[in-house]
Amino acid sequence: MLRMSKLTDYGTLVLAQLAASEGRLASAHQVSMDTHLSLPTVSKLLKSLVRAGLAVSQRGARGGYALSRPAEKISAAEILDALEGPLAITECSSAPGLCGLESSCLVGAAWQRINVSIREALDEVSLADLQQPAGPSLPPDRWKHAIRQSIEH
Amino acid sequence: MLRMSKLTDYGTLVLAQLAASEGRLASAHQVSMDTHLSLPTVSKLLKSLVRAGLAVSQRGARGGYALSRPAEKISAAEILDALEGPLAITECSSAPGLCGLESSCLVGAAWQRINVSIREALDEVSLADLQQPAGPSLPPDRWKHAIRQSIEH
DNA sequence: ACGAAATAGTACTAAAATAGTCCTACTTGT
DNA sequence: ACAAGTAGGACTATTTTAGTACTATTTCGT
Repeated sequence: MLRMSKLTDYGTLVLAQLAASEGRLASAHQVSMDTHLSLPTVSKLLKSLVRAGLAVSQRGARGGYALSRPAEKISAAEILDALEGPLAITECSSAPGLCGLESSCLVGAAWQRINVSIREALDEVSLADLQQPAGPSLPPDRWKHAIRQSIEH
Repeated sequence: MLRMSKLTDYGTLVLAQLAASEGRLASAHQVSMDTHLSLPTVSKLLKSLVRAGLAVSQRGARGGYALSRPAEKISAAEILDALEGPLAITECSSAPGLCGLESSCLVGAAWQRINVSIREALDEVSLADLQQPAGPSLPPDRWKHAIRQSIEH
C-alpha cells in the first residue's frame, strides 16, 4: 500500500521516548539505549526533529533533547512532514504539464485529492494518540465514505 | 508524505485508458500511444494488472486487454494492492518481535491502525471516481475526526 | 498450414532513493 | 581546561525502483 520510510517509523519511536521523559532533557545516547536504535541514527533523527520544530535542544554538557510541545499538540501529519519532506503521493504534481495527455493529469489530480484528504485526517491524530496501547481497531462506518465524498467533490 | 511508486501512478493511467475503451480490446501498443508511456513499461503494467485480476487479456493476433469489470467496481485500494504489493505502512508489522521495546511496538501498531483506516477508505473510491474531472476538493468536516477515532480505540 | 500480431514470463541492467556511518566544529557545565 | 554534549555536513553502501530486452506461446487471417 502506501509506505513511509523506516526513518520516519524510527522517528516516531524517538519522539515517543522524548514524550516519556516528560519535561526532562534526554541525551541522544539515552534515547539510543531506550529505543535500541544506533546512536548515529538517533542523533540524525533528533537533529531533523529540532530543525522541524518538533523538539528543542540544549547544547553542552548535560544538554539533551525534549519535545517542543506536549505530545497532544504534535500531529502525525507534522511528524510525516518533518521526516519525509513535503513529498506528495505522486510526482506528477510537482511539475505541471509533464503529463502529455488530459486524462493522465485528471487521474493525477484525483490521487492528489486523496492525499490531501489523508493528510487532513492525519492532522487530527496526535503523538499522544500514537502512544496509546492498541485498542480494538474499529473505524466508524461513517468515515468509510468520507474520502469518496471528497473525491466526488 | 506518503508515497506511491511511479509505476502505480502509470498503472492508474493505463487502467483509465482501458476504461475509456469500453468493451473493446486495446493492445499494449495502442495504450502506449494513448498514454505516452513506453511500450515495455505499459506491457509490464498490463501483465501485472491481469495477474491481479483487474484486467483480462486476449492473446494472439487482434488480441489485447480490457478491464475485468466496470470501472465502478474497481477500487483504488485494489489498484494499490496490485501494483505496490501488499506492503504495509511500516515494516515492523511483518516481523513481530524485532522491535525490542514495548513502546516501540505500540507505536508501530498505531501506524498500522492508521494504515487500515486509510485502506478502508480507499476501498470506497472507484476507478470511475478517479477519472472524474477535479472538483473543489473540500473533504467533509465530519471525517477529519474519523481516523482519530479509529486510533483512540 | 503458415506467418503475422499479439500476450506471457522472466531475467537483467541502470539509476535513484534510503539507510546508516563518520568526522569536524561548536557549546556549555564542572 | 576538560568532558559531555549537540550541529552540521559529507560520504558510502545497500536496497528499491524503473526501465529494457529476450524468448516462448497463443491466435487470427489467408
